[in-house]
Amino acid sequence: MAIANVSWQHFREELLAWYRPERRPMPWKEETDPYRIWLSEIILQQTRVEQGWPYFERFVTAYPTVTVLAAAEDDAVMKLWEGLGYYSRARNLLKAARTVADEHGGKFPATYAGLLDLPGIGPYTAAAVASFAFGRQVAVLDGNVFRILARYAGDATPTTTEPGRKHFQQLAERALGEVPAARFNQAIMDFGALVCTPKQADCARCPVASGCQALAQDRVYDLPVKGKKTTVRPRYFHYLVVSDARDRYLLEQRPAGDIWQSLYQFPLVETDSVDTSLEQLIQHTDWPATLDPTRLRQLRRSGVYRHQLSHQTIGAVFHVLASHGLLAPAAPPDSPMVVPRDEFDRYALPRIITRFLEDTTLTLGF
DNA sequence: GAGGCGTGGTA
DNA sequence: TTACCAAGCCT
Repeated sequence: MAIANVSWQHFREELLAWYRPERRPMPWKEETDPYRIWLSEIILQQTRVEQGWPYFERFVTAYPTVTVLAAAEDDAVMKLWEGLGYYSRARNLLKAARTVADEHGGKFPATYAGLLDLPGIGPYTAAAVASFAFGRQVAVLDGNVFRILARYAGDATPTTTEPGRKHFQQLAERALGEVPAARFNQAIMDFGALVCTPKQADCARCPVASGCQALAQDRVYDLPVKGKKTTVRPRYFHYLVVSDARDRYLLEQRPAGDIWQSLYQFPLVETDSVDTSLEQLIQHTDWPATLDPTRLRQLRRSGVYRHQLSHQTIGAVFHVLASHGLLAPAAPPDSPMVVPRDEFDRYALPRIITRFLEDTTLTLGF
């Protein structure tokens, strides 16, 4: 539990004195347009600033307003999101934009509760947009804030449970007090990224070190306390890179209920081994019904591409096959589409496939 | 409430 | 190589 003698007034005053907005300049800082703030916050969910920044620039260029975004094609938005991960964010981004355009007259809700109702907006994002865009007096609670508050207060309450989350939300509101929430929220997240970092925290230059319980008790790296980590499941993907004489390839869209939902891929046979032979793949239930093995010639079998997700490890092998005669288009989504190589850039692909394509661009095509 | 959901950087 | 983790949300 929180220690009674923790001074939140000292904390907030020193934090704001430390903070200078130019310390980490970002295109969405000092911004008041709710659309841009919302867009940046969705992009930055579980994502480093450096990784999300170019995506933010691309999105505001392609879709300068929420109304323009609402009118976009699903596949175009997914393509722009390609490589950023957590693709449900892109799907919810479009859903929320359409809700704002269709049901709110193109204006974002100006309250925490109203924002929370939009798909893809949870407690953190609702607090961020409410404070940054609308000046609401609410404290954000993200990974930085958990870590900073737990350390400053010497608080070992687990952050991963619902009671723990509510406990730290209360601490955050107490820390915020009556100072301007937008500035406080920006400051505490910059502070977590630059000073009170997970590893190698810069306690020597910390403006609130004198009041930090974790530092006093030498428990900086014991806090915050988190729950048990998720187990990683191994999976083996065998992609069928089938092309015909016109350099057209089979592509299919991934279904709901699995990773990379609504992204595209080569026809996939999933097995329990990385060593599965082409003969075994042909016998597998995943083998595409419309693909006649007798009309295929094996050109190449790639090495193993390994891809680490937060909860799965993918080992992928690309089986490069040539079709005698032209591939026949059939009706998606039941059967794969036939797509010319130079039209791949219309479709969002998982990173493991773009990596393969980067390796083989010059050797494919014949 | 626990687990699913990406990708890249770092130690 | 492995493990952690980064401006979380949804089911």
